[in-house]
Amino acid sequence: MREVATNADKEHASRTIERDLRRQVESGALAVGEKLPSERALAEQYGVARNTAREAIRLLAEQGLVTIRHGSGVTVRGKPRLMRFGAERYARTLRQETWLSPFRAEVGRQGREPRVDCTSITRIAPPADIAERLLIDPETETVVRRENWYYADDEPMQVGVTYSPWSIVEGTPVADSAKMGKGSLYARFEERGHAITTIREEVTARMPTPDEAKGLRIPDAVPVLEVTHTGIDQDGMPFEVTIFTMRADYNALDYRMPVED
Amino acid sequence: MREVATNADKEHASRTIERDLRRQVESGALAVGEKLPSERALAEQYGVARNTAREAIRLLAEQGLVTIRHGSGVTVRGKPRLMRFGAERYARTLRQETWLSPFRAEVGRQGREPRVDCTSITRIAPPADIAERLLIDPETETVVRRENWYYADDEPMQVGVTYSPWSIVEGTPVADSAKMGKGSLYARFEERGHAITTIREEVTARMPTPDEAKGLRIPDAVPVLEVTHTGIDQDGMPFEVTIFTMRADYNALDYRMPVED
DNA sequence: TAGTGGTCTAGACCACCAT
DNA sequence: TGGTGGTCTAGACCACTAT
Repeated sequence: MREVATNADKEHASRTIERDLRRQVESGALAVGEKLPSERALAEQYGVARNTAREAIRLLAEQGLVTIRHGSGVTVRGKPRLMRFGAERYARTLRQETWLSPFRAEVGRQGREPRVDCTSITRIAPPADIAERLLIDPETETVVRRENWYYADDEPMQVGVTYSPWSIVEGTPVADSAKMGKGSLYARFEERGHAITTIREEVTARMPTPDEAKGLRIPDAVPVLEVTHTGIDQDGMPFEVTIFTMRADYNALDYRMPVED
Repeated sequence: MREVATNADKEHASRTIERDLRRQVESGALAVGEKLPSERALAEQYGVARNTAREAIRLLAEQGLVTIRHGSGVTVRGKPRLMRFGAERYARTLRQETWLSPFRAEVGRQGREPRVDCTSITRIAPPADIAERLLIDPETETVVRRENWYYADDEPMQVGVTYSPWSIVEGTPVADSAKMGKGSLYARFEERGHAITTIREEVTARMPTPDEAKGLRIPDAVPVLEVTHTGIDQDGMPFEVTIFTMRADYNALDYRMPVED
């Protein structure tokens, strides 16, 4: 009857399997955490080669619907709990406590155990983009680089890399101690005459590098949010830049700001 | 000599090919826009099956390094130009002009031609998350939904879906006209007694849905930024919510705000 | 050790693109 | 039309996980 054989007639076997599985997930027939049939079982069930069943599962993983674990199977991925971070992170009322409070508070609110590790403190020549934001000369000035890792229940959530001019942090715990003491980072800056008054946050997103995916244990199909935060003092001078890299499925940003004329 | 055979000895062939190609891209031996050898050529060159060469290319595409075009080959992907958007989008000085100015200005700055299409205006019951942000009862109140598509040189950049209570926009061009007139959207709201004074922006990122990938022509390995924007008036009342979805490789957000105590 | 996913082979045919 | 990527087969062996 048909003059032209259309693609609608012959759907690819891998797409058929993908669609069937997706429907089972969406209908709840396959609950979150439940195991999908093995590649070999699917291949036999649909009468296809194992690679074809495998392709169907790869497509689902690419869309973030399932988690593949080598040696133990494929399970339905659940929607994660979201942590929200806004500008109140830097408010003076929180500055009295540890500067990590917003993270700890948010994690604690979810009944999980927060942890922050300072993994390295080094003195280096500033990368060009950092020097630009700190308004310093990368040829003549150096910065201190602090790397912090943020965990919830030992699951890595974020990495924060802070850069600050050596001329500002020299002799303070910022420059050489993993422990910041009471009042923490922004209190130390304030003691040196830099009270955080304005923040600038530049936000973008991308897929994680292979190293980030490994370090943050990021599953397939999950991008990272990259936030470049600049702390600016009462005189309009930037005194620290922190680049946060965080799993986009676990984190969201929530800003509230006045509209200027 | 070795007691235990380690994996270091036998790297997977697909990873070897992937690494070789990546190095050629990073060193510039394969320039942006240049074609990679075909799958068949790589297979012969490395003495492997075509599927193995294919897997290497799939890995590169997954990381966003190359673009695959069915029937015409695989080319090195270039880094795109970034557009930056901040809160000045809503400033009164811009409100005198069209509300699309920041987009048009940013695109124009890059020597490209901006275009905005309003593709649909409907009156609906508000989705739960929208009703929540507008502080309205989803059972009894309705909203107007406006969908806008933003282009640069006919390339789709963003989608913005605006929701506003019917009680506010009834009888205005917001409710039934693709053309907004002079001063545009926020001027219309101001005429109805709602001057935009505060904005709230909630930001997250995710991989695009298949529909979004098609509509926004998003290549593999590129996530989307999702910005939920709420406009709040002089009395602290929210009067519109817009959900922007944008390619993360083309767009960045740039916020500057005071730190409150 | 049994069962799972990870990689690979050596073919085959189809769909798309440029010439 | 020739060359490209897209899908598929029917096997094989390796690496990982759980028991």
